[in-house]
Amino acid sequence: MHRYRTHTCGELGKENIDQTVKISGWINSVRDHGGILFIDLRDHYGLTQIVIDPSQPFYKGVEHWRVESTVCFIGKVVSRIPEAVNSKLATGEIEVVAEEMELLGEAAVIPFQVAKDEECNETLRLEYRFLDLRRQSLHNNIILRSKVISRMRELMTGLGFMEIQTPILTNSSPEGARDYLVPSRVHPGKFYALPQAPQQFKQLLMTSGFDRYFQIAPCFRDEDARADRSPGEFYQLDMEMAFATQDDVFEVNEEVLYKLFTEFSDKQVDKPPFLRLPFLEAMEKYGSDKPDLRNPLIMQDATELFRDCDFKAFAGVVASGGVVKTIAAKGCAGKSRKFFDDMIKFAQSVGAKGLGYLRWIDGEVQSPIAKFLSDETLAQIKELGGVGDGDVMFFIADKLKGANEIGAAVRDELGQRLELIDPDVFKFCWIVDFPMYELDDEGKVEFSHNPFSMPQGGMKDIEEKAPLDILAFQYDIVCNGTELSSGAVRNHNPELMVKAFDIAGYDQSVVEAKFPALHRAFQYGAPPHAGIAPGVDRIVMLLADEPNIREVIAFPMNQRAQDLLMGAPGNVEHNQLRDLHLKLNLPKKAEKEETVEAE
RNA sequence: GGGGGUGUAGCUCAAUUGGUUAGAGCGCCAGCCUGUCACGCUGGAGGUUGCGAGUUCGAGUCUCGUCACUCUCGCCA
Repeated sequence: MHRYRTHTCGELGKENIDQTVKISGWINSVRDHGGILFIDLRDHYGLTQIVIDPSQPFYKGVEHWRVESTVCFIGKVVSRIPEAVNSKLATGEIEVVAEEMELLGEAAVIPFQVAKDEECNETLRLEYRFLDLRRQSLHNNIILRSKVISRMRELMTGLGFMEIQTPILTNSSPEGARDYLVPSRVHPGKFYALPQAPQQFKQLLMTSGFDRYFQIAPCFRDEDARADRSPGEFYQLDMEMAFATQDDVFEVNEEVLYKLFTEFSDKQVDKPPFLRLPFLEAMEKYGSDKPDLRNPLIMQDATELFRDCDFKAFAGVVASGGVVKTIAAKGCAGKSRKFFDDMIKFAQSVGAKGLGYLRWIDGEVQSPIAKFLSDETLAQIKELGGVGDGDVMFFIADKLKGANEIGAAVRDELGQRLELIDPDVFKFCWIVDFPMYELDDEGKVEFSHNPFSMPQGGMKDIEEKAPLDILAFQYDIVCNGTELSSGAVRNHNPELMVKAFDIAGYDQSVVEAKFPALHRAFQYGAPPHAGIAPGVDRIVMLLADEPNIREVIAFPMNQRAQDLLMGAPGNVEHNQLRDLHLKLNLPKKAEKEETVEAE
């Protein structure tokens, strides 16, 4: 007989009756009737009921049948009497009558309940993550994550992709987020950086003749957390394809994502090909480059209708170069005064000066602003929105950028409040045709996304078009308003690369200095190539229907990028610093803490 | 770095307008209980209301500061 078990806690059934078995697990719950004791024994696979008769010598030997202790039982599998069958349990037709017992690991009093589904302070959960991970919902999320990643590998390998590891200790990249740095002992004053993504390595693999690369790649970025962004590190299904076009990348990803989402969720999934939405159209209609297409509301431009109207607040915005955006919402004219007041408050909370609206009720327009608008204008507005009796149109007046941002937020809020968002579907779309360049706050031309993207018109466009009019073969994949990834057809032509950087104000020496590997590699016959890297954590988050990314990561850091279980980041010994040729220069506040800890 | 929210027993929460000794469920401890399955019943312990100041006859409640967590803006090629 095995040292710990002949069966798991999830597999015994009627067919095992009369067998003597050995099972080990955690005490999930104890029901002590004085004359008889029931224990639900739990492991990764399930629950099995153990019955202990008080005549057994170990019955009194155990002082506390404390939950979450690990125990091993030898006993006989017996059939439960019909009235005692538990249909909620896979093993509910049988129970194990204990004959021998061994305590494997006693549990102290636990800080929060494991067996019961009870909300709990997240700091405590992170400090006791090993307990939290025993709990069903988190445990299941990690199982799901494992299955999803395993399936990703199968699907990618099946499509002819090879998984290749790339370095974790690499060089700092000049673009993008702040890097995590690792000081070099051998080279005083020099640093490795953890990769923000294996971007340059995968492009080098393409120039090395590997046709299709993928990797479940760890990425490290020193940026602040969000609900859908874990600080420090995250994983991408990183991929790159040689001699490939944008359509080739779309085809692969549509197949992989469609299969993953249909296999691991019961929700209805968009069938490929997914909708392709040009960036400009997305901004016009949704005010966002990651629209939630479950929400049917769209924004329209009503700027011209307000240009010469008597409503000075709007006319003034238009006169100064701003826009008026409108969202038509069907059937909500009957909503309460509070609904509209709340919407105005909400709009103000996201930076709007106000939120105008027109309501059509019983053939009449009701609105604080209607009196400023002529009948003709009102008719034109009505036609623009395609609205009638019972409908409402909301209006946002601001500079274009502000109006889009506020409009996007109002659209989301209306979608939720009016319950327009179907929770049981996954809506995918590609955002395509991103501009290659944009203006930064100081009015300087800079790359709007990836500097390695291929401009759509090639050398001709780069030389002839105004920088802001140049589009890139740059794309995002969006699902239910979550950006899963950016990708691009890469610029594999070193001359074109130098030109593209030149427009953003970097001369050739900068390209050579900052991206020496790619610049050199592309001199020796680079294949045209393209790729993308969908976020693994976000995919699992959507599949698990979790609003928070930490619920799909086994050991996440908190918002301040601390691992509360391991105590990272932590102090190191002075000799470690000395080996690395480092001296600390701490801000005043941290210096105090350092002194206290040293004492 | 900025803004919002939260902070009361080990955990989840309650406590009227500022007013008696800050309560409940779960957990914990003791006892009872032979068919439960979130077992049940009886009793008990457990509190610097995050921390510090202020207003007041009186503060869990109001004000200011501070700390922590969280959501968010900045940031995320």
